[in-house]
Amino acid sequence: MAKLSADDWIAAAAARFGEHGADAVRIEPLAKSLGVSKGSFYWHFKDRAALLGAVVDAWEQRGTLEIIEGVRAAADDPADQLWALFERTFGTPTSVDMFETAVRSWASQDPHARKLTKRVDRKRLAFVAGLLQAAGIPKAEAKRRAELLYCTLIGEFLQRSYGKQRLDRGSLRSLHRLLLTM
Amino acid sequence: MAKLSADDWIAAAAARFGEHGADAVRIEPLAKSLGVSKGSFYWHFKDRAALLGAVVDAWEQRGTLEIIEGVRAAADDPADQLWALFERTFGTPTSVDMFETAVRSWASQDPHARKLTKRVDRKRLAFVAGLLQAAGIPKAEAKRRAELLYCTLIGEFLQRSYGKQRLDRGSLRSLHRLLLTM
DNA sequence: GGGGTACCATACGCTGGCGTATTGTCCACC
DNA sequence: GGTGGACAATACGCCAGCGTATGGTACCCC
Repeated sequence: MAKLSADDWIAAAAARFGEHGADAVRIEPLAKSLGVSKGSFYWHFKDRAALLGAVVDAWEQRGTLEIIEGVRAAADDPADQLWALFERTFGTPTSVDMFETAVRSWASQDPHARKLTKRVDRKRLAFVAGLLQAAGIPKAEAKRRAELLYCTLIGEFLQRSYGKQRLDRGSLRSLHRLLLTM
Repeated sequence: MAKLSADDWIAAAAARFGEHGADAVRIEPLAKSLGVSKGSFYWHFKDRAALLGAVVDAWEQRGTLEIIEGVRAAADDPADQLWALFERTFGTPTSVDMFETAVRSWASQDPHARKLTKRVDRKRLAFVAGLLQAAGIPKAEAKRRAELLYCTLIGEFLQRSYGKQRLDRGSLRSLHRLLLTM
């Protein structure tokens, strides 16, 4: 085994974080699963809180820009972009959903995660609202619908974490149609 | 202090459960907050798992019928009933929302909570779908919209747990209108 | 090849919480 | 007024996990 970087620890912690939540991120078990002792951990991080902080920080990075850029690249027509967004969000692998809900549960306890999550939410909401506006929905209404859509997405994530079937294509089509209704 | 019943323990545990999640339900702190020692606890319950089980069981009871009956009593017109439902769900006090999301996080870890939550979801979904159907939406589409609405609600709950403002009247009106669109 | 730097192992003390075992106190009823 | 049952206090052993301290290895650089 090569030597570990802080990022290795973050990755391993993020995996456990997504699967079983923040409380399940324990240093000694993590060390065991990485094949090292916790002596290693305390070289890279000050304490457990620092690790959790790093985990959510890393999430902010990849959770904001990637999707937005992807959607912009996928289509020109706003309605098609909205559909592309659906595919990239409602269609995420389970691990991503789980992480999204784990952060939010954690955000209800931890101030740092809370601020960060709110920032992420704001960015995403602004993007979706802009998209709906480009599709012809008046600004105020676009904001409302964006918020509703985002709630729906988050709710879907949470429900999938305990085994609900993902929304089928028919439901997504309905949603798509309703959101673009004049 | 009068003697405690199992229900007193369940109530206290449920409070902590809603506020800080299942992992925060610890016997000894709970005992301290009840002004009693854990000797009392182990008289009423076999172990910690039994307490958690009882907490979610109690939730199933009150979480299904109450609202449904309330809505049926509040209005006759299906569209008005839908609105009444909004007021009773999107308008719940924070403690209720938090509990709803706490159960669902817990459901992703615990088989018992999972089964139970799915059962609750099914009942509620059936009710909402019926409501939409009564409002003139075709059966299949009513089912889809019910699922979407339920996702939205759950998502709103989760987001409120970390401080989002509740959906304002305008958003709810939009939602109401969209769901009843032909 | 000696010393610094980066990374890791080991050992330790400590806390919080679990579950059990034992004993104690009411109170109800005969 | 003694006995049994409902409820609780206390004390115990145990384990997981935290954070610290200290020492060890490997490699790099002069």
